[in-house]
Amino acid sequence: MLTERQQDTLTFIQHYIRDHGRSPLVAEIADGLGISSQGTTHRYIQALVNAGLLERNVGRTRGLQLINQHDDQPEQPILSVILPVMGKIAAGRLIEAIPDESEIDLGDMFSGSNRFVLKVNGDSMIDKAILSGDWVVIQSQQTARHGEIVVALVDGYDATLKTLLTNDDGTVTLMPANENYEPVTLAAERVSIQGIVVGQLRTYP
Amino acid sequence: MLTERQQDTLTFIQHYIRDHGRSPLVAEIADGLGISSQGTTHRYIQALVNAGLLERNVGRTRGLQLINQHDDQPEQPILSVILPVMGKIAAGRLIEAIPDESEIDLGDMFSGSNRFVLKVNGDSMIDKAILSGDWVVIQSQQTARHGEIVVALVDGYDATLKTLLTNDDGTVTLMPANENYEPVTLAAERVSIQGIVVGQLRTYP
DNA sequence: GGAAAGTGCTTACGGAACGCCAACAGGATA
DNA sequence: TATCCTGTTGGCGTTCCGTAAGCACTTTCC
Repeated sequence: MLTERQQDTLTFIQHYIRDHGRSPLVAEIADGLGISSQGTTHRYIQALVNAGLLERNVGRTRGLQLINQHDDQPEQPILSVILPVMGKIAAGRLIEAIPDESEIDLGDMFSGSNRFVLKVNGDSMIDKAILSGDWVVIQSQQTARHGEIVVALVDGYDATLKTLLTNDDGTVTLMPANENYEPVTLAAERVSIQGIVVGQLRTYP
Repeated sequence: MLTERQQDTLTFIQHYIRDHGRSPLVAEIADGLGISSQGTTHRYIQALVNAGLLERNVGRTRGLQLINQHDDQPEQPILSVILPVMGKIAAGRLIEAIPDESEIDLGDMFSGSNRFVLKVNGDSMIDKAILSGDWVVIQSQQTARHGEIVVALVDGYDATLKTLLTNDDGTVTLMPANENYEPVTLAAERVSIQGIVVGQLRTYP
């Protein structure tokens, strides 16, 4: 039976390997556990090795290896893409750690009921930093508030991605974010909201 | 298990072959890794050959050859956040279905080994549609190619997100994407690449 | 109260990882 | 043939990292 700190150690190692693809240094484990002694940390590692939960390539840097404990498990479909967060990057400073946020879960960020993804075609939202080829995550809903970026159908046709502005006189304005396009003001009845933008994704080749 | 520099070496060779269509000289690898010793470089190459990742035509110039070996890893598909894709949205049309793509997997898009996430602070990449508050996914690596967006340390300090331009005279230029900032040209040795941007995420409140 | 277990710290040692340099060998080239 | 280019090998040093041992403090339980 593992002690509390032994369990912490194992958990940390598992997360580290999952996030970084290689095993941590003893010093990194110590840091992750919030203790400053590599010696103590090493004792925990040794306990895990003795318990048959870890394997060690003696003498090698980053030589730890997880033992697959029970791979007969039905592999539950975890919906989470977890990426480690290193910190904030800014001009003029080193990368700054973000307190209380060591990883981000794309599932948390973008998943949800009634959501779907659209691929953006065209540059009408370029001033809002949405480029052609980007993906936008849409929360499917029929209403939207002033200032939200919406997918809108005009007269049941003409689907566009625009910023929605609601005017006092009952009309709405669909405002592109590109000076080469003109805003369009229409009676609210003619505009059918399909959903609002809740996220945006881009990959680089 | 590869050490960090062995991994760097392999990555450099892969990129070099992809870019130039032939394998690099030992001296070129050394240069790419930022070390001046061909002997040290050769040791890394030897390690990769021993690991079965490279093949060598002994005695021949540019005799390195990559071994294709991605059949030994069953590639655990644990990580998947799947969102349905409705289609393309464009000005002037209904939402257009995208053939052969009914859903997208955020795991496929953004996961990978040696990746992490940074929160962007500041508007220096605004013309590349990366805003303050966005998240960028960084592929951790020590080398980058001309035109890639990189996380770079200047003189071991001053971490920035910039477009990397490699000049013919051995210097590199860190180019911000904001006309209010000035590009900086430096000797390549002073610039330490931390990784390249492979993705970008944004959520809307 | 005292033993045992759990947790933490410091110090020390040896090897791994990494880097440099010099020297040599063999193919390529003039 | 002589020279240059490139790959290869070995030695040396520095720094980083894993391992181990000893000491101290707290909690738990008999």
